[in-house]
Amino acid sequence: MTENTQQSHHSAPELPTQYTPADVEGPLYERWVERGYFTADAKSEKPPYTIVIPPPNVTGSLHLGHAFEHTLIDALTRRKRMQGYETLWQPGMDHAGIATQNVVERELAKEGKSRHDLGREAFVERVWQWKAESGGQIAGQMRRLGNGVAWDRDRFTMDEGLSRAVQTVFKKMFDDGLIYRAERIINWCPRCLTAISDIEVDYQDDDGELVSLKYGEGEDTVVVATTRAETMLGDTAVAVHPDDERYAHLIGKRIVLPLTGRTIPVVADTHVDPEFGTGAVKVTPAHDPNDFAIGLRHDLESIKVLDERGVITAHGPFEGLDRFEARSAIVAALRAEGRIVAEKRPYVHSVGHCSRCKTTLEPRLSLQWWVKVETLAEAAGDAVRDGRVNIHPADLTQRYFDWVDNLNDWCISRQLWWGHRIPVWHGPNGETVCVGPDEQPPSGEGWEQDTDVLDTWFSSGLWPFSTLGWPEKTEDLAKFYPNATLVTGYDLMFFWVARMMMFGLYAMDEVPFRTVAFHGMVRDEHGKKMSKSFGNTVNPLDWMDKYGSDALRFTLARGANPGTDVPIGEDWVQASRNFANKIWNAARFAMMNGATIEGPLPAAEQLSATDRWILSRLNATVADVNALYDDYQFAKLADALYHFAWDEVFDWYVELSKTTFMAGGEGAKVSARVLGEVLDVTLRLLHPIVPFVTETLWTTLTGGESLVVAEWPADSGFRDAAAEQEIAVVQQVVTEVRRFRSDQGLQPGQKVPARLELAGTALAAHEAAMRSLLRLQPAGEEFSATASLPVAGATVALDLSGAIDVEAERKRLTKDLAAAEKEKAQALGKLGNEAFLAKAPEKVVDKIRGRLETAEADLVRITAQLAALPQT
RNA sequence: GGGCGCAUAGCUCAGCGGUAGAGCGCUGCUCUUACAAAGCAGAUGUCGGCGGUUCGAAUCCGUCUGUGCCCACCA
Repeated sequence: MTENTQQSHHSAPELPTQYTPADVEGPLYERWVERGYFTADAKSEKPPYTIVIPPPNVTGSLHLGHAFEHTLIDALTRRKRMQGYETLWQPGMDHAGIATQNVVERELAKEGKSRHDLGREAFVERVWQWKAESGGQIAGQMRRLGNGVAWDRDRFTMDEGLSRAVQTVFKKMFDDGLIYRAERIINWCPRCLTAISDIEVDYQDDDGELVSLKYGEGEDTVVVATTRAETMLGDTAVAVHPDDERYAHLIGKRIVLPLTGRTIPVVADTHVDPEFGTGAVKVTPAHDPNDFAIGLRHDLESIKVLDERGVITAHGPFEGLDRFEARSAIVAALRAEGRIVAEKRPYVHSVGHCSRCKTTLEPRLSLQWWVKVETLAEAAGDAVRDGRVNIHPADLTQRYFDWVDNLNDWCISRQLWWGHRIPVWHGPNGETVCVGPDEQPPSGEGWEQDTDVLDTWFSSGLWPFSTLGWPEKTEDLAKFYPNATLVTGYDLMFFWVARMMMFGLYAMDEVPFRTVAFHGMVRDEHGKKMSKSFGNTVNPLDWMDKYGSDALRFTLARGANPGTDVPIGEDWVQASRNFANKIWNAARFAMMNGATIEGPLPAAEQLSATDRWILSRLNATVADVNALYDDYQFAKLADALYHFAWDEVFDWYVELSKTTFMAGGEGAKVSARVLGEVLDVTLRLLHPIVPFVTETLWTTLTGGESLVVAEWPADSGFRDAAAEQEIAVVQQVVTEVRRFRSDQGLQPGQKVPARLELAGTALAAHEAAMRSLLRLQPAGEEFSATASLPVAGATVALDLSGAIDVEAERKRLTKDLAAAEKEKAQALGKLGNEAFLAKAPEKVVDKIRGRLETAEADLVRITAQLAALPQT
């Protein structure tokens, strides 16, 4: 961009007629970073404002959802920075354990290798390489978007410092008895070969087959149904309801389990629903969570029949079969023995899948590490209940409570290689030692570190304080914790938000943030979920290249209604690009006419009604936008700015001021100052959403250093209802005459002789502007009015020097007349209704009276216009 | 099975008790001295159905239908 900032407000700057984002965005961003605008200083006297980035996974590049989230956070932090806060937009990325490991494993697979070919150490090295690459891409995308993050504070969940935080918390929780190791049924992914937590399970309705099996011999038989026949090899009981008379005679007996040569007991357990199926349930404690619970209650044996890959381990003819092969093989074998009493029937049921690879999960008995959540979850719930943390929008609060109030212990160990290794050493005689960050692990023969790594959300849960240097007592921590706001998607409420709440309250004894502002998911233009399999995903870079970052940002902000999903289509980005271009050209025009911010704003008495009107509207807009920002109403504030800028400033104020500017002199100088003011403030207001175009124009207009560090506008309190009313009338007259011209088929540029009767009205001052807008020439000697348009106390008489289309006009007016009459009748009806008058608030009654007045005025106007029509 | 939400103009959505709104799209006329990525004018909705509350309901209540999401130990 041009560097003519010093003299720019004295001479019209040379700006091209079209805004080309690519020319300005990159260099501007680098300049902002170089000048250190985005850094945050713990020693600052300013009040802090902190938002941490929801750390993107280093699994590739950012998608539109990230761009959306970043736009919102950037807008919030840019505004706060302008408001004088010591603002920290903490950047960083997440190692994303299982997700990243899977991505790199897929890369390896392309080379025909598995992670086992490399071994743990080499594999992890390989993931670090991938991290460097992915992280670079992500940072590049963030720069393109214009994110004002403190790059000097960039963090990664597996940095030394953050790893230290992980180890510290683990040790503390271990010592407090909040972390323990236990063998339980967990969700096991036979492809990823790891346990996953309950919330990493995606349930889908799958088509299964229900088979009914007969267990036992002779009179002691019972029929059970199952969709997972292969697990019968591990059955160690049949359970029935204690009150179920059908099976009373069997309770306590042992019956024959087919194919195995074993006998199993029939136990009574209230978990069984006698109404469901046969009322008898096969019990496989090693491969089903409910059965495991039954097993505990009845002291049943747990027999594992599937290995970690889902392959049958039980001895016998089925050994080595995959679980799905085994399923049909076992059904076939049972059929051969006459054990199938009801043929397979289709059965749709909910089946858990790995949220990372979609593989059908296998519930599996396994020794894992757990977090005891009870006290942590209670504290996390209380912090919201007592208002220390606000959830926005509020209707998501219930969902949060439902979760934290009904939480099961959290399985935190993963049988992966990429992640924070569990800081526990196992000794040769079964000893277990948890090692803190400053302690030496036990050495000697037989001591080994636990091979598991932690759930990736363990480290993400520490993010609001681990990024600030915890466990050291840093100045950053003192200044920037708790964070002000957390901006994230509602899909992360359980994975991340609730965990941050638990960890923050536990480790810091303080909430992690004051407000959680949930956003929705970005969808395509038809509201469909974006996914690679639908082929409707968008790389934000493509749209930024085509339309500019500002256009993408504005589109995303404009769609951001709290907590609700955001559909976005390329057409909409185009429309935002058009808006940016409109701002560009309006500013160009303003500067060509000498718009300036130099000198004091003239006092109200020196201003025209037009100037007072726009300043009144400007300040009202400042107030509106501020209120909307404080309520995270991005869509509404973007819309308010769009309409204020485009409709009011560009389409009306600029147009109404053109004659003033052309006339020159003192009036032009005053208007140039007002226009400069309006532009200045409007650009400031728009800057957090569209930082690039506003920065370019604002520095040119004002010669100021940068909008990034400029002051956020305050409502001066200036309002002028009279001027607003006056301009409303001007708009009404202009619109009515334009309508007439258009209906009469006059070309927009065609000049028409006209006589304006404005005497005695405030409109007289606007005659020149109205004539210019309406292409009305002075009435000459042989002026002969062919149409007379009375509007709001004024009359515009036009000489079309020829016949007008009387019928078209009569038709139009007749229609308008009918509408006005209807309006009048409605208003009269209301005002004649005693119940209404008695019960309606005065405000509403006044409104109806106003409506009646308008309708009556319209009737007078339209009747006069009809009367003025030439006879045919 | 439980819970939450949504059904408003062709599309995507605001409005949530007092005359139906926006963006895009559509129609017509214009390169009118910033912008055709523009300007001006215009058309389009018994606000899902049915009941109820109210002086008044797109807005509150009930119910039905359709649709989406979250949670759950569906053998």
